[in-house]
Amino acid sequence: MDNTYQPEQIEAAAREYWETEQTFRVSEDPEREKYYCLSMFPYPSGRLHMGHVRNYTIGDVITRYQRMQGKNVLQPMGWDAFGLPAENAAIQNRVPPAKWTRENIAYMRKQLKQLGFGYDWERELATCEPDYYRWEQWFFTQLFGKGLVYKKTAVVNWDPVDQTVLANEQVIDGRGWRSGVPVERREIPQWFLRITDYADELLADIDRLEGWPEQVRTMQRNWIGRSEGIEMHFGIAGRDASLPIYTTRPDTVMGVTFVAVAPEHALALEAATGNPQLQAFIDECASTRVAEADMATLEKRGVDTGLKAVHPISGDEVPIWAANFVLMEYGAGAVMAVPAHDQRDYEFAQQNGIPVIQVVHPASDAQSADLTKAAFTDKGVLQDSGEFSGLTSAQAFDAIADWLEREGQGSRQVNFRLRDWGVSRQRYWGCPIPVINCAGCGSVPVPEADLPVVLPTEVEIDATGSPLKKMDSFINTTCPKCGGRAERETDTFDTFFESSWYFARYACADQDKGMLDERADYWLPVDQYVGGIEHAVLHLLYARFFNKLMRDAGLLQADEPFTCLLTQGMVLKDGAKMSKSKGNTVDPQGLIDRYGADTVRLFTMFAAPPEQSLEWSDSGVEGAYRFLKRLWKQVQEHVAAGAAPAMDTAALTDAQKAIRCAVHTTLAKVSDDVGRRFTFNTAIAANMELLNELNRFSDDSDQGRAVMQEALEAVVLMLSPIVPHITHALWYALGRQEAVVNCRWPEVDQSALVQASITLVIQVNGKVRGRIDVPADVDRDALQDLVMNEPNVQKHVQGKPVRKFIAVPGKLVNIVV
RNA sequence: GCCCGGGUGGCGAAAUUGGUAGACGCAAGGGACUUAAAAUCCCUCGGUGGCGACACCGUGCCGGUUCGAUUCCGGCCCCGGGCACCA
Repeated sequence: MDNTYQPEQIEAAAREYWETEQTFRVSEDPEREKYYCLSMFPYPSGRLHMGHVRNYTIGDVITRYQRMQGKNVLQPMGWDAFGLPAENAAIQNRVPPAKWTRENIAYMRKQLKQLGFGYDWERELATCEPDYYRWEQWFFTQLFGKGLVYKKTAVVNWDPVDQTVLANEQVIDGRGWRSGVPVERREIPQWFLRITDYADELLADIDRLEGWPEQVRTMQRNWIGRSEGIEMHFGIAGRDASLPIYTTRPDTVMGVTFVAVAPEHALALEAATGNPQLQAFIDECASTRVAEADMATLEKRGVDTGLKAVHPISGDEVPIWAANFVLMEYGAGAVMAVPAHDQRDYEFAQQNGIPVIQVVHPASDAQSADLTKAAFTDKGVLQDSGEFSGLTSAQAFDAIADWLEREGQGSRQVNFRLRDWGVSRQRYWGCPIPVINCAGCGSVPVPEADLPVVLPTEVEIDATGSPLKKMDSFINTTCPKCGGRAERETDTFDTFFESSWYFARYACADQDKGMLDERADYWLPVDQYVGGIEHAVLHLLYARFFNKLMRDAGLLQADEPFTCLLTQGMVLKDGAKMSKSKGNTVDPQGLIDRYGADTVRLFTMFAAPPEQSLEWSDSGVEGAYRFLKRLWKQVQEHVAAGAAPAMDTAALTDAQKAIRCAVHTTLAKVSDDVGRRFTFNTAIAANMELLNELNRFSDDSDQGRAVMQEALEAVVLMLSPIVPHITHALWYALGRQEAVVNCRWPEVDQSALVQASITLVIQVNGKVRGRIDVPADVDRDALQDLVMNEPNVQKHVQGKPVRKFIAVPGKLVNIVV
C-alpha cells in the first residue's frame, strides 16, 4: 500500500475492476428483490455541470447502498437528446444538430464514467435515435386511434422578422431574442393529448404517492386545480344568444355588476368592428407574450364592449367588458365579476367606475368587511339577494345551483385548471409527428409498417425556422388512405414526449419488435427517482400521465411510474444559480482532474442535504480532499503493523469498549441517514467524528488493534457508496479478499451500545443550569434527589417550592419552580 | 399576480417526534515542525460582561401557545423554484 493517497491511480484501478467484472450489469432475477434507481437523464449540452454531478452522485450513493442490502439493483443512464440548444448551436457554429449532439454525448459519457457512477451501460439510450423515437411515434398513432389525440388551434409567439415561432425562453421583454422586434400572438393548428381525460385519476393517485415530497404533491394538486362550481348562462341583451361563464362562487351572483370576457373571445372580436378603441385594445393584447406569468403581472385593463349581459336570476342588465386578465384557456373564457367579493374584480371596478354591491356579509361579529379598502372574499351570510337572503354561502351554493338547473340557466360543473397537453413544436430537432395531411382524408396517422418517420439529419439550420418546412423530399408523400398526393406533418413533438416514457424503455432498451416487453413489469415502477425540483410539475405530471396511457394500452401494469421521489436543490455560487449567462459556473472537470472523482463526490454530498440548494465553495473541496488523505493515512498506519488479531469482546478495556460503542453508534446513525433520511451530509460528518476519535485512540495491544480493525472496516464500508474508489483500495489494504462493492452493509452490534452511565442536562425553568452523570437505569425519585443536590441547581431553586419535575428519559430534566 | 419552498456564527451547515442552539467542515487567529515554503499536527473561534465559576442576549421581523419553541399557530419582510414552447 502506498504511503500517500494518489487518487488518479486508485480510481483508474477501481473503474477497471467494475468494468471487467461488469459489476453494474443486471438482468431480471425473480428470486431476488429488485430495486430500480433512476436519475433524470441529462440534456447533452456539452459538458457535465455541477447540477449533474450532484444529481448523479445522489443516485449512485443510493444505488450502491441498495446493492449492499443484497438487492438486484438497476441504475441506467441515457440522453434527453432532442431540444432547442442543438438548433442554437447549429446556427452559431454551422454544425448539424445530430453531429453536435452525438459529440456531446460521447464527451459527457466519458465524464460520467470518470466519476465512477455504477450504470448498466448496456441499456443506454438516446432519444434522438430512430430506434427510440420510433416507438413514441407508434404510440402516438395508437392514441390517435383511441381518440386521445386531437387537433385544434393554439397561440404561439411569432417573430415577424425571423418568420418563426419562438419559445417563451426566446422572448425577452416581449421581443424576439434575435430580431429584437415585439412578438405577436398567432393562432396555428396543433396536436393535443387529452390529459384532462385523466385529470381525476392523476389527482386521486397523488394521495397514494407516499414516497414523494409533500411539496411536490401539493404543487401537482394545485396544478390540476379541481374546482366545483357552476356554469351559468347570462343572456345577451337584444339577442337570442347566451354567454356561458364559470364560477366557484355562485353565492355572490346577486352582486354581479359586470361581465368580463377574454380579449380574443368571439363576443369581443365581434364588438370590435366599428369600435376602434376596443379593436386597438384587442390588438395590443395580441402583442403580448403567451406566458401566463406575463399575463398575470400585467396591469389589469379592459374596454367596455358596449354589449350588455342579462343576469340569469334578476334579469338586470350589466355591461360586458373585454379584459386582459380573463384567460381564454380557462373555463369558458368569460367570467362574472363581483367587485364586492373578488379582489381583482374590486380593483378593476374602482379603476373603471363600476359599482360595488355587497351581498355576502360576515357571519360573525369577529369578522369585518370594509369595502372602501378591499373586497370581502370570505364566505358568510347572504343579504339583498332576494329569495336567497339569509342563507349561508354553502347553503346558497346549492340553492342557487338548484334554481339555475330548474330554470335551465346553468348547471353544477367540476372544472380543472389543467389544460390538454399541446405536443406540437414548429422545430426541426425533435421527433417528427407521424401524421400525413391529405386534402381529401384529413390528418391520417402513418401506418405501423411505415414507421419510423426518420428525421433527416443532413441539414443546414438558420434562424428562419425548421428546415423540414422547406424540404420537399420530406414533405411530399402519398396518403395512406386514398393513395393520393399528400403532405407530411413537419412539426415535431414537445421534448417532454420523449422524457415521459424513457424510464420504462430502460427495462428493455434492446427490444426492436415493440415499445416495451415483459421485462418492464419486472423493473417497474421505479423505486427511487432523483432529479431537480424544477421538474416538480410538468415533467413529473406528463410522465405519470404517460404511464397511465401505457398501462391502458396493456404495455405495463403499474399505475404510477415512480414510487419514491427525491427532488434535489440547485447548485449555487455567490447566492445565484450556476449558469452560463451569469458566468458563475464551476466546471467539474477541472476538479476531477485535480483532486479525483471521490473528492468531488464527497464534497457535493457533504456540503448540504440533497433537497436543499448547495452553495459552492472551492475551499470546501480542499477540506474534502484533506479528509480522504487522513483516512488513507490512518488505514495505512494501521495495516503497516501487520494483520490484526481476532477480537474477544469479553476482554476489552473501558477505553476499547468506548471505541466500539462509538463505532456502532455511528453505524446506527449512518444506516439511518443513508438508508432512510438521505442526509448524506450528516452521514459523512458522523464518519469524520469517528475518524477523529480513532485518531486519538492509540492502543498497540492485541485487542486495541482488533478494535481498530473493526472500526476502520466499518468506516470503509459506510463510506463506500459515497467514495467508491478509495474504499475499493482500502478494503483490500485491510486484508479483505472480496471487492467492497459486493459487500453487505454492516450490522449494528446492539451489545456494543450498552452504557453504564449517561449524561443528563439539568434545566431550571427551561434554562440549562448544569449537567450530571447518572446510572443508565436510575429511577425517577433517585434522579430527583441527585439533581436537587447539584450546587448550581440549588443556587437557582433557592428553596422555592418545586411545582413540576419533568424528566425526558436519556436527555434532560426540567425543574419548574 | 398565482402555486411551492427557504431564511440559524465570518461562510456551508447540524439539532430526526416540542427537549443541551451551532455537531461536522471551511475561513480566520495563535502555536509546533522546517534553513524556508508547502504539507501535516495542536489550540482558540456567536455576541456582551467577568481573572474565573458563571450571567445575560442570540435561529429574518412582530405577536401567541408551552415547564420548555430553530421546531407549532397568526401576521409581515426578504430570497429562490414553477407558471404549460428552456430542459
